[in-house]
Amino acid sequence: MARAAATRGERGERNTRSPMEERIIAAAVTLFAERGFDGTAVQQIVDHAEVTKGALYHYFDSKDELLYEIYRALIGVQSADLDAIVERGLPAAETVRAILVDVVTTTAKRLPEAVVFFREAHKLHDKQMVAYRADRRRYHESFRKVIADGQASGEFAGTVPAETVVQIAMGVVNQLPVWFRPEGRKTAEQLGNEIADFVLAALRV
Amino acid sequence: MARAAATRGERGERNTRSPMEERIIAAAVTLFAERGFDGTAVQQIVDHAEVTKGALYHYFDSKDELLYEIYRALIGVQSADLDAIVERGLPAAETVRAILVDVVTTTAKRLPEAVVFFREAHKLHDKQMVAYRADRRRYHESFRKVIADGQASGEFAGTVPAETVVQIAMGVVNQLPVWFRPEGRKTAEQLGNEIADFVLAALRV
DNA sequence: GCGTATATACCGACTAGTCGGTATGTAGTA
DNA sequence: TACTACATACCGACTAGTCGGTATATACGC
Repeated sequence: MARAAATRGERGERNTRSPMEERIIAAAVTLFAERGFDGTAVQQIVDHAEVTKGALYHYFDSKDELLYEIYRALIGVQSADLDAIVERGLPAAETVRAILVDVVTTTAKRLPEAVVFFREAHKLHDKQMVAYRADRRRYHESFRKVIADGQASGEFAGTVPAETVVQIAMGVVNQLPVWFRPEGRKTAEQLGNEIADFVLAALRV
Repeated sequence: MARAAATRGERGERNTRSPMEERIIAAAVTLFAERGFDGTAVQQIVDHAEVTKGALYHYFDSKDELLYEIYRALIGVQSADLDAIVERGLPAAETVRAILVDVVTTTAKRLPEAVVFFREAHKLHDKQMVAYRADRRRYHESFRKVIADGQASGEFAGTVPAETVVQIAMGVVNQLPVWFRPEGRKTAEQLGNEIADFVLAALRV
């Protein structure tokens, strides 16, 4: 009856994973990124992870749950980072730069997760989808507030609405996994800084 | 043997569609956008289009071909528009604005196609994938050249590499179908102009 | 105008295989 | 004995694509 997973379902989410869970998730991420969620058979996941189907269904209730777990790991890190950055209370420009560099580097560090996520998010079901949207919204809103505050204090120009600035910035980041290559000429940090330069130039008074 | 499709395959692509083909493609776009390519059964497509499976396979060789046709329709329009805009030989800033407004409005006008496309492009096979990449590359390169020329002539600042500017701009556009709502407060044209304002502000000398 | 030949457009039952998930078994531990 | 942590065999639903066939249109000799 997939006790571990059932328990997780009943009392919310755990935050540690057993080595077995880790292997299964890792295989799922790789394959989902390569062939898509629907394009990957559960049997392929267990083969790749060198475990059996019984083991997978012992730890997870369904294939869908794997998708949700992948997403949770990514958004968890990024949300925590964002909160930490905002709490520092730096000037708006420095905060924006820190946010962008962070989100670019964390995304680059977990490219397959990001690929899967931005491609398959719409396949989450009901409760999971609600949780997903809430997290995204929270992230988006925190970021927007940083920019709106900067505009209000006169540190930033108010030419483009803060909402649009965030949509643009997040759009770039969400698209990153499509074209960013870790072996390319630019490091994630350089790229994050270039994106920050760009955004800050547009906000320049 | 799917004569129409076979012929298309042999001598390149046709550019007109019979009403029957139109209905099938329309159904496919709707369903792929809603449930994904792999998540949509061919039977669902024919049910939705109110045709039979025989008819579908009479006009198309495979489910994959539907995906390719969807993509062709979108890129065809956008590439043609881009070429027309560049040919006008306007100042760089105006050209950039025209490009961005055009790509935003054409994307908005074909949201489901765009959704399908940016989500499922990686499922194209070999030859189709090559054609896809070539088209994208051509578009990307034309756009980059406009910006690079503007930077060379001093009309634009050279702070951020033209390549990055294009990646950012296209990233925004590719992400559009995820969050743009036609019934929302902003029209596609307004949004296109806001994005242009943003990009041009970042390029301001 | 009429018969025949041939091509096109479509129909829908069918097949071979794949899918996510489950039921049952067993080895190890407490 | 009871429980966890798996392993294995299997199930029924569903899949993309095929195939034998039909209905209609067009072409052409007479």
